[in-house]
Amino acid sequence: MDRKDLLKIGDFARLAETNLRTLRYYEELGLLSPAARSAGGFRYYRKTDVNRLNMIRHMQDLGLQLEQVGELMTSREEMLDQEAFLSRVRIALRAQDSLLMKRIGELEDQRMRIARSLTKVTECATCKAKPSKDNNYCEPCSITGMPLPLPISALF
Amino acid sequence: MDRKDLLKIGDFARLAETNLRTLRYYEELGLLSPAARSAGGFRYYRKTDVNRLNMIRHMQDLGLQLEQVGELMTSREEMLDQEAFLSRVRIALRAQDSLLMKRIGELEDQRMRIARSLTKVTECATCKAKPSKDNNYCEPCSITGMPLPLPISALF
DNA sequence: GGCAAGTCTTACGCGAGCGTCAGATTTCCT
DNA sequence: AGGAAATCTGACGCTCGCGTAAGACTTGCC
Repeated sequence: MDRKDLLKIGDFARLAETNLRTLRYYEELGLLSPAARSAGGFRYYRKTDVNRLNMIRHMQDLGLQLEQVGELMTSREEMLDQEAFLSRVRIALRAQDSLLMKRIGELEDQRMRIARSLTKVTECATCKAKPSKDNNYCEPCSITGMPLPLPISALF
Repeated sequence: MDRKDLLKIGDFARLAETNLRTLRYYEELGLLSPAARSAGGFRYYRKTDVNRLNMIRHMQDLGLQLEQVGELMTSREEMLDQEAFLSRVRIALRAQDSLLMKRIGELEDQRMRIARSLTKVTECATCKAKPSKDNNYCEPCSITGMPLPLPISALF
């Protein structure tokens, strides 16, 4: 608890390879508070607080949002039952994994649609029909019959 | 061009299954402008404009942003050379596909890290050591030696 | 005690695609 | 002509993790 061991925010930021805004923001969210404050209001951090910051980073690397990171960390500190805490961690991680799978699935769907569109571009390439301004380029394609503008009608 | 064929924004929105704000926003972006305005400023849409709106939706479904959708659509209307236009479409789609692959890769990385964390939770579950408030819960794990708080030290 | 460097709080900006008021105006129907 | 319903133009809000600037204050060194 010696003041010698404490770092001001700038030095701590350099040590932790981050910046002042991030540290103050994390304090605001209750993620990482300085060990002490000077009479003038300066923040003082412990060197070991770098570990806590790294925890935050690691959890961010799992795709968790800072709010969820905060929930886990505070539940760790408040919780009496360690089993219950670890259970929460598992639940949070599995939920996050589900979310990631869902998002990946959506992106894969988009890729499939792009692939289909790319093949259709080839078909469209030989089309000589021209779109018309009169109806906002919205007439059906004369070849595919699809209700989309020419010559891009078959694309999407 | 008969006024009979034109719809006010509310009716058009119902027909197109969207809402007023979206239509006005698309006009603002230059994506979809009404065919006419009344003297009082009311927007009047053609029924065929639904097709254009659907194009926008389809391109959104590829993960493209509205700005890029707008670029493609305006380039289609401005471009004299149809080949050049289709070439642009191909380029845009391939670029989008690359972007999607990149994002998917990032998400997969996150999933891998989650999987690793979940296995480590099991190891952590038997740990009886308790974290300490004194140093912001930041002491290294006594088992793994990693510089992270107990008992979550092995997780991330 | 004086000065530079560091730090403080407060608060707006950003991006994307709208949601959601508020207050004024227009249209349409009777 | 009168009134309800629809529409108009702003303009701010929302999310998320900070970036950045302004203006005041603190700290530490000579």
